[in-house]
Amino acid sequence: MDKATVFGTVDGGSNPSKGTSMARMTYLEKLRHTAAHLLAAAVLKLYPQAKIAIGPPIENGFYYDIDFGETKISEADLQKLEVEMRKIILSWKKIEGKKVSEKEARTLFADNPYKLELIDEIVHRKEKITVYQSGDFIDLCRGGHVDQPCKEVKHFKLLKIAGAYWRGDKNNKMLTRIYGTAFASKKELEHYLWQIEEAKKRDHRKLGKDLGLFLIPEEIGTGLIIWTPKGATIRRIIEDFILKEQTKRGYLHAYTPHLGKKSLWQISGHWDLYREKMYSPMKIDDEEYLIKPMSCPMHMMIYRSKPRSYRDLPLRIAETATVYRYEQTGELTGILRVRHITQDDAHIFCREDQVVEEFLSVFNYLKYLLKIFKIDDYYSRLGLRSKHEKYLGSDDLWKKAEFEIVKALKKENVPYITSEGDAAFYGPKLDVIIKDSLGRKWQAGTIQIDFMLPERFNLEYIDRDNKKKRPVVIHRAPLGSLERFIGLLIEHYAGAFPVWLSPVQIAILPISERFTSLARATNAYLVSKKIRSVVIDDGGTLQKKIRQATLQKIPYMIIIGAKEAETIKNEVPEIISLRTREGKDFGQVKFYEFVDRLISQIESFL
RNA sequence: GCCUGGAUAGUUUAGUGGCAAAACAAACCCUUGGUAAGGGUUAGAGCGCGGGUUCGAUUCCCGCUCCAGGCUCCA
Repeated sequence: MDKATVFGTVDGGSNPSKGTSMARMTYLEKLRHTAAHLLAAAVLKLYPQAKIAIGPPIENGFYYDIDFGETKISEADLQKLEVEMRKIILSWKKIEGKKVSEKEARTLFADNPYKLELIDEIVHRKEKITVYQSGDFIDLCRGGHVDQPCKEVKHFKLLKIAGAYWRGDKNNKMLTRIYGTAFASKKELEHYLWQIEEAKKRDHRKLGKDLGLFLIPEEIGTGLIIWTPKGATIRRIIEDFILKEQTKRGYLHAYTPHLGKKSLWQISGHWDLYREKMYSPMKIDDEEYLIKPMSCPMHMMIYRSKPRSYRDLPLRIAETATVYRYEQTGELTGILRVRHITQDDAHIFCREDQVVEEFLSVFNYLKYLLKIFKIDDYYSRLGLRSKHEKYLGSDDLWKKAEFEIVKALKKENVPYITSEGDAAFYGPKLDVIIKDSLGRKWQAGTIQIDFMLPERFNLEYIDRDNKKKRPVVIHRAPLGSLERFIGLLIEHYAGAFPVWLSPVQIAILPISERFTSLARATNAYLVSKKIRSVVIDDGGTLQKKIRQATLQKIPYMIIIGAKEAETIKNEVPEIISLRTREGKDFGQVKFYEFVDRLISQIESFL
């Protein structure tokens, strides 16, 4: 989740540097902010011992984080809270803010350690302390509310309960977060709830099962997936496609092992900085080996295998490689977050003067890919260092890398947001963020500039002046990982893949068993043309076969019966009946013309 | 890993402290059909795993595994 854009809105006074200012808050945000106060008021009424922490509006609603002490809250309690909220709101004619002194504030919230901590910070930042009151509920708050709560806060609903660490830090106490949403009208609220239900229908996990694309068998292990034949087909098409596109762009392809000596990752720095993501070493012939969490060191070996000249650069080494990372059980999600990740990886070794150009060409390639897959709802995030975490390399190198990326982005006028703390440990990076059906944001493509690994692996090239110089490495995976990307594609297309990606492109439906052999001959012809076609021949009615093919989201159905059989020539009908999964009936069409059209459709990625 | 829920035929779901139910899918039979489910018959789970309470547990309790939504983290 992206810290800077999603939850960084107004949050009861805690984090104004990232927050939306009061003046910039939209009406909906104000409404939801007031609803969050209302929720807190209801909580305190029903659970007087509870300590309320923070309650901001968010993208689709609001939440409030609450410390309930020993009391356990479950979703069954939401109903009661909602009833209480509706009771309380009647008395909230207005919501009034006022400035208070530090001392007053500390007295007001004397029994609430969370508010006291917030007050400490406000005081530390030398800002004014404000509180907002409506009815007998008063909260530490920077403001941003509707004018007449009792009239305006009507259409709300509490949605779910979750745990959330205080201040987002896992070393802190876990609070209970209650999520809700609020809208200005009943209609909008209902529409939103309906949308959530609709979104569940395009959930890649449901579609993956219904369409037979992949399995996540408990027997194999959590986070480990199997691509079943249909899903494997989609993956293979994408792999073939990117292989071709990369070749066009001057990439060379390699294969590297899934294991390597531990010392390799000690050199790269992963062992020091990335260890908690790596699986425990295994002993082979008295030597410790690791399963690779990334392929970079392997590709460094390729670069280092012989002396390089400035004329050799840029050297672009690509590999669609599966890497293995330890992800916490709680964060695994379908195929969007797994423990083996197949990256459309490559490392570009270039001279410093080539970095900007290479970066831009990777970024353009990335944009081209997203266009081919018809993904337009995405944004870019520039990940920079935060002050707190561990990083390799000197300040100078970092500044230089950041400077180069920003320069490249500015040159292309690329829209992006900046996010501190989202850098790789060896350099700044640009990520592409795509939303899933539920609006959750996922990092897909990534381009990372790296001044560190060339240093650690002592990579060199001989420059024009016959002096040894250090190349720069650009790590890039424009799709991110095939697992995540295909998961997102499943949701993006709601399982109805465009023809070029459909695991099955055509279903041939014989009207009765008498036409089975003709259907098979037609199928054989299509298969010979490299079209993925199947015969549905289970003895049912035509209607049933159409239903089956439609539910499997097969783009085209060819219907073959007596009328078509009359047009047989060279064992194949010259006229077929054609319909689509959307229900469009083309009636009778010329078979060979259809095949030609289909092939050109596939070639145009449609 | 943490918080809150959940786990019943291949799938979707019902249900109960006393022999576990249905639909779809499957197999077989009848039907041989023209644009989203023709009809019938049969088989299929002992209720995620392990303990406990009980005369008796799928149902109640405890632990574990896995799943979902969040948090943290990330491609």
